[in-house]
Amino acid sequence: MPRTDRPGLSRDQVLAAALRLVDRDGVAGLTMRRLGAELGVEAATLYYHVPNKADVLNALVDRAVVAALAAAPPGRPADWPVWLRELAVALRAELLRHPNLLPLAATRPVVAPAGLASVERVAAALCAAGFSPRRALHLINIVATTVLGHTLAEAGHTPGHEDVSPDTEELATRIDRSGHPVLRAAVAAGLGRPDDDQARFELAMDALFTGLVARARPDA
Amino acid sequence: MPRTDRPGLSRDQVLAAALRLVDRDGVAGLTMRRLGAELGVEAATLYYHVPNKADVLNALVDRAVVAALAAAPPGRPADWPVWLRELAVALRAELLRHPNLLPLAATRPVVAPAGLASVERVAAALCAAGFSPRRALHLINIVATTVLGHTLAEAGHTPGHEDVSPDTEELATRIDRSGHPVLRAAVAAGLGRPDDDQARFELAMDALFTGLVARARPDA
DNA sequence: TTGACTCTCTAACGCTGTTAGACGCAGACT
DNA sequence: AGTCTGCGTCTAACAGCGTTAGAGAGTCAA
Repeated sequence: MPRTDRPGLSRDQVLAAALRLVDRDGVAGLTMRRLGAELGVEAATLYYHVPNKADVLNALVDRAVVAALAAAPPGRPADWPVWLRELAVALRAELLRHPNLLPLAATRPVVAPAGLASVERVAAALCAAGFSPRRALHLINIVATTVLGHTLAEAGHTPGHEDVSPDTEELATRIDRSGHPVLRAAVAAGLGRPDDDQARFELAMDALFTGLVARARPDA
Repeated sequence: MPRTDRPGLSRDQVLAAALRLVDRDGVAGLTMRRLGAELGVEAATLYYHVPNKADVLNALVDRAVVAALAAAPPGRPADWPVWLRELAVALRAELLRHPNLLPLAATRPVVAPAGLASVERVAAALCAAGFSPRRALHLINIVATTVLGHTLAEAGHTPGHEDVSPDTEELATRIDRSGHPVLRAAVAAGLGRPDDDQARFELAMDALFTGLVARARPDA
């Protein structure tokens, strides 16, 4: 059963299909056999275009991180806080475009090798603002880690997260019955509602950047 | 071949063995068959004491989170920042005791059901300091998420993380060759060295709490 | 026509989580 | 003493996983 209609698969097609599968069914739904089926091909065939599954996952994360950092505004050294914060917001937005990929991204080194150039660019801008290279990278790492942590937490209680993590509503009712007055009051006040994640993220960013600016003054 | 020597397994023994296995071999090393072997029992036997593997993992995370929050100091309402920060430090220390468990903890809802009581306790203390319940839980979530994010990043590049994430040293030399001057300077200045994670975490906490305090003043 | 190269296939290996059903042992009841 | 009940464990098996080996089409060049 030859495939005369297609000129042959490519690594990019495999990765694209893999991302499609992850977006649709989650990381657990990505299987070499399913990935093959998605491309009209047997599972073993994939190994001609890709060394193994781990490489596929790594590549997906790599691409996502690069895309996220590429979305960064150019960045003038003056007023680095507003610019760095814009980067954080862009990073969050980009990461949330593929929520199912987040658990993967979080358990790998924060900066994928392919993203080094992007990091260098951001770091250089911070250095131009007066930070030492080490300090600049600390800042980048802090912001990236914080964004990743919050994004991960947000995506954790969105649909399709395979395991039976109780959805927000069920958790809310359970809290309601559990006789914890403060928790109950917080839920009644809107905790856990859809826009609550956004609000909390912004609060965290406000605090983080307020603190960063305050601490940057004395010792640059 | 009866087991006259042991009065029968218990769920707790299974969980303890599971944690032992995860600490030793990572999450990927935890297999029902291996878990059985660790207890001198066949894999199928485990299903008499435990519903399935997912439940084991959930229970492990639950316990870790509870232990971490239990390590929190009692917390007097006055000077909540130092106290909340102590909690953050304790949380980090506790989470780092089982680094291999972190990827699991990070992809689950931040607060495990069993830990609700602990959360309530912390939240109540914050409310006594003048925060609204919702605000108090936002604060807790922010601190917990930030700590988890940073801890996860730290544990990400510690040994035994199964996949081939380049270790720090190899990454450093790769950076050195890659012609990115700022990155190179940062590595030369000590970025990535063992105590660098700790330094970055403390910097992040300093900034976060400075900002939280500053923002708490106006609107409590 | 022959040869090499590219791409895909079938078949299989050892591993995984999980279920069904049988077996032996303990204690309680008759 | 005999019988029954239930607990704890076993063996055997299922479908699915990632991965490899080797065969076999198809295309292009000499």
